[in-house]
Amino acid sequence: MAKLAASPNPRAQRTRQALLDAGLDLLADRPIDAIAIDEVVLRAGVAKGSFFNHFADKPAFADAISRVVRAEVEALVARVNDGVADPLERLAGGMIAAALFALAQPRRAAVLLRTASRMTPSDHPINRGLRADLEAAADRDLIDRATLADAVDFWLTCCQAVLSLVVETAATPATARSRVGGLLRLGLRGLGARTGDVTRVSDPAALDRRFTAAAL
Amino acid sequence: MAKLAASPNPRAQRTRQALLDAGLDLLADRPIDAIAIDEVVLRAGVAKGSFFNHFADKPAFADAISRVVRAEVEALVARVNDGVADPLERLAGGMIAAALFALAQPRRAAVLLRTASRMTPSDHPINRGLRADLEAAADRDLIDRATLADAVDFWLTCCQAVLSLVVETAATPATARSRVGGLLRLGLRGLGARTGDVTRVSDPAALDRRFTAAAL
DNA sequence: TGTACATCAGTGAACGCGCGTTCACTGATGTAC
DNA sequence: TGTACATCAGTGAACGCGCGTTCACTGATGTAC
Repeated sequence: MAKLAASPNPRAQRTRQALLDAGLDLLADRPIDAIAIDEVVLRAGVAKGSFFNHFADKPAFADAISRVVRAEVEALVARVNDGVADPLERLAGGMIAAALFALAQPRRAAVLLRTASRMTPSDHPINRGLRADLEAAADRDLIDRATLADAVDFWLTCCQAVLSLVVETAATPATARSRVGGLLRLGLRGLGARTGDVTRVSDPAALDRRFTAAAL
Repeated sequence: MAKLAASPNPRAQRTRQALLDAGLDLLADRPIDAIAIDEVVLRAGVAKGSFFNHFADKPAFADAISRVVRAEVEALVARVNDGVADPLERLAGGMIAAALFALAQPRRAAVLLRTASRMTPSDHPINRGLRADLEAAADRDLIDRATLADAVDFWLTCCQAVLSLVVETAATPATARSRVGGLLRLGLRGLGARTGDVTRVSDPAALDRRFTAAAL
């Protein structure tokens, strides 16, 4: 019947949050269709009826969860790139954020992999930032303008690969950093970045610095 | 109760094939959990009981379908690369095969995207071929040996991106070819291929030749 | 070639339970005076 | 500060149907002689 999403009532907010948390946790292991609402409310410690006070139906619930994780990564990308001006460093930031998210929140990352549509439309906010960084890089001749048309999909794919690899191999922070280093080299070189820039950005020490800076 | 998969009986084979075809078609639009066995048998023109003559249960059915599509792409990759010796051309062949499959069998490709685990384990047959090609390329100094460790995941990811892009944008053959050209340039350059080689392999005319050769 | 029998695949009604959704009711929170 | 009332969120029993799985039976195919 209702959507209490926008209710100012703190009790409602607590219930809603408990439901989302439970769903988040369950979705890390199974697709939405394999999860019963009974399981969700049991884990949330809430009556079944409450579920429908907060979400119109099951798909709406799945949508809400998906939005939560997406917002989390977007926030992390923004944080990792906060104060970073160099376009190549910003591109690297996206990949670093993917690895950090997979390391810090492997279960949320699994939810992301499960619910994110295979390829986000390129006019989505998260991609507009990426596009801007790529344009900026091309403007400054840091990457090859000729291949710009496919660069958004290419880079997004590389970042998704990092997320996927770190989650599925349950990588340690050290190996995750090394995977990022490798994929960064391959990716930046693919974009046409100069060898010096590639080395500089994907240098292990430089990466370490960004990883620890973002972890604060 | 039984698995008639290996039965020599032609009638059994026809029934089994009808079930697989129906499942293939339905899985192009919806995940397996959203498909009722009633729908499958209805579309296959077969009684519900027959389903369980051929498949132990629903998951086994999904598995069988997944294996069918995977086998199809693997066969296509083999065909596209048949008689091709140059390692870079063979790498390109994988990407070309992905595009061809998405163009010729968009619904099967959608099934592949839906059922393929996010990242195939690197010792899977399809990846052993890829690994061999990458090793060969490195041996001949066609790509950078230093980044070989991440090259398999990188290239697989690029090929998946092509499949995904062609399917989801319902690309025409012309635009599909151009996407392959773009991603090939980005991908090969990423692997460290020389500019001359990248241009040669991703040249539109050369691509056209391979596309039409494989279509025969 | 024909008849009897065995095996094998197909059939569809029946079962039963899991699960999404509803709803009348209860208890808590907020507001008016 | 206290009392009466309105609103709002939570509750859990009940509903009902969709769907996976079973099974006794039928018809077709294959084999023996």
